[in-house]
Amino acid sequence: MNPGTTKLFDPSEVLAKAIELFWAQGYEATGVAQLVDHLGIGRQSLYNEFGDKRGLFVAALRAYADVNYTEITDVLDRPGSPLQNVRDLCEMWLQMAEADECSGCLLANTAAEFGSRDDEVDSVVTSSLRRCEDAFCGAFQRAIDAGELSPEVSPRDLARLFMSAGQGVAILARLSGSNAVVASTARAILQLLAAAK
Amino acid sequence: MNPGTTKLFDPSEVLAKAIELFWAQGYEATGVAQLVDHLGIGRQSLYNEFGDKRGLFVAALRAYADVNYTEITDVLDRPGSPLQNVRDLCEMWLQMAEADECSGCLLANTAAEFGSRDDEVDSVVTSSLRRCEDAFCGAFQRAIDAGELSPEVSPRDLARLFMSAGQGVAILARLSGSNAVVASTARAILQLLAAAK
DNA sequence: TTCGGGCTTGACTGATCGGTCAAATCCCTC
DNA sequence: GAGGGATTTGACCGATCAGTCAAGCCCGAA
Repeated sequence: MNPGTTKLFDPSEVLAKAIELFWAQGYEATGVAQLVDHLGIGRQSLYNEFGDKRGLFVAALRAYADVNYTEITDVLDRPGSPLQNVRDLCEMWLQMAEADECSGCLLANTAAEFGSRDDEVDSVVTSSLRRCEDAFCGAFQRAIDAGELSPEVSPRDLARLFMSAGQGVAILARLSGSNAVVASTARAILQLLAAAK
Repeated sequence: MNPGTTKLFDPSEVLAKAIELFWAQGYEATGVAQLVDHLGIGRQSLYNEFGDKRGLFVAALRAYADVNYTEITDVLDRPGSPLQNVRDLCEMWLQMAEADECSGCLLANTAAEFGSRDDEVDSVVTSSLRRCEDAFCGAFQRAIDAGELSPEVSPRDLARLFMSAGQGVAILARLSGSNAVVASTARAILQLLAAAK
């Protein structure tokens, strides 16, 4: 509120709020004035802390990517049946899609909006998705080792299919009346997976 | 060039060029000045023909959705093995991803950028995707009827999985170095499908 | 107690945004 | 051949854009 020498906001909370806005509206459609409103900080504070609008976006994207990765690995790296972990994760996503306001996934939205036009953004998205892919790949490898999955299948290919389907679902979930699509996708891929024992 | 009573441009050609721009850059990031440049028509001609920027976008989106649907059904509705048609379509997509400048899919980009915020855009995207889903569903039903696929699987669920994976691949294809992901996804889903005979 | 650096606030800037206006031009109709 | 509707052109508009400036404020160091 009052000016002074001590920062009056928590940068990580500000980032969380920035994520909300960019997630719902995208980068270009979100104005600095709107950000200032929603973040609850002064305009100059924003520029002091993050440099410019793009800097804020990249910081928010990085923060999002981190929690996203943690959410995934928390489930995938649980002890017990690796395949069950994958199923649990799908179930979790399903419930999020049903509960949420269907914003999909900020990484997917960003990939769609930026493509590879901005090197730094491209690198954040690409590396984050790659880490998730690796987590899936590890889970499938463990499933093969545990005899839950045929050694015929390539864990890397399978991981990439899950990433593709996941990103696709995230995109489709932004549209109206998409719950059935999400559920069907999860059902189909898990059924095919069960058949590949 | 010169003013007069006869239109000096072909609206469908203009739409094709608009598709290029919106596809590569998205809606918000594409300015009217840039559109005027790239379309090769006067600013006022654009407004006369399409109303405003959003009108041009919706028209371009509709045109894109039409050719997209035609491309898919042309392959899926061929006589012969329904499952082979699906494989052929995947192969076609794979080659497009390798050849193209990786723009992904305008429908996917639009879903990501607009969400369900604009009713008309949402409706165009949703109905277009639904028609494609129906085409896939029909193909899988025929595959089941022909004994190429186990009657255990739901053709609707499978169609939705293909749509999700397709949209996901379209998103990922916009990022740098994504060819391997596209290829892996196609390989994995076709292998799982083969196992579900 | 004074000084200085970091913070906040709100007014401000030039550029660009989408969109409009009016004049000039042409063809078709009457 | 005169009139009128349609089209192109380029100048123009207010609004909004991202980003900056300067003044006021507070705290810690000297």
